[in-house]
Amino acid sequence: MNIFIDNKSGSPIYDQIYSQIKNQIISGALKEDDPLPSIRSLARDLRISFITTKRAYDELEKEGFIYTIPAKGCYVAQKNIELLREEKLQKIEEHIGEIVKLAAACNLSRDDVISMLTFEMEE
Amino acid sequence: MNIFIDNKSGSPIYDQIYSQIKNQIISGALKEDDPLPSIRSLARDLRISFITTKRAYDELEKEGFIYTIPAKGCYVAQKNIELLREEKLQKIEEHIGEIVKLAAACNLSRDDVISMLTFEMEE
DNA sequence: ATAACTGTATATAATAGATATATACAGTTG
DNA sequence: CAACTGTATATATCTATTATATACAGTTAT
Repeated sequence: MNIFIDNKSGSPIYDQIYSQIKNQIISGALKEDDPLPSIRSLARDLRISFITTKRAYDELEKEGFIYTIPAKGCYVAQKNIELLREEKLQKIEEHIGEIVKLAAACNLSRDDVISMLTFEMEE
Repeated sequence: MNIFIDNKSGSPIYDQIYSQIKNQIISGALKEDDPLPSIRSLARDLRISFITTKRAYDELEKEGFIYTIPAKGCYVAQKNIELLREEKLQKIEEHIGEIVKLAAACNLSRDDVISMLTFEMEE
């Protein structure tokens, strides 16, 4: 498990940990039920407080990427791909909702929006 | 010029002023070159600092809704409707850009997105 | 010209939210 | 029981947002 903290990066430590582990899960470098380093050992490695690693793990758990067994450890959860897909579909729907509102205020028809969409998708 | 400040509203005072004036311009209640109340008299009416009313006016000016003549006053600007339309079109394009990225990551085709869009627009 | 108004610029106070932490706790394992 | 696991609560620090006061400079009407 390689995690690099970049202090110049602007984004908070917990977020860097969160993203890097998430990416390793998505890319397949970490597989279902693989154990993650304990929040304390990872914190020791990175020389930060374990509360910060816990926060990263909390985020990962809230989003369904890992599961926790108290007093034992944290593990990669199943069906991440489905979960990610659902997440993205929901975001698409939110964007569409916004577009519908804006299009109405602009007097744009469905076809107008579709042609904008088609134009964007051809690149 | 009627402006109401709602302290329970959560949104900051300068933003409430900004939105209400913007809405009055959009609705046509305020017309091109109409004078706005001076930042100081409005502040007096609302019993707040004139710095706060200035901030609201600054926002309105930055977005092109009003123009200012120093030492004279602030006035409703022209071509707001075109400007608003451009703004909204740009926002639509941004949303479309996001959708394109998300759709690619989900393996959604152009037609899939269109049918989602069509579904949403029929309500 | 001067009093009363306009907007401007700079500096500052107050608050809230985000970030990172320490410490004390409770369960698991060998 | 020693050494590990994650949990819960409280706290410190910092930053961005919000609102402000004060001093300044131009315009207008008397």
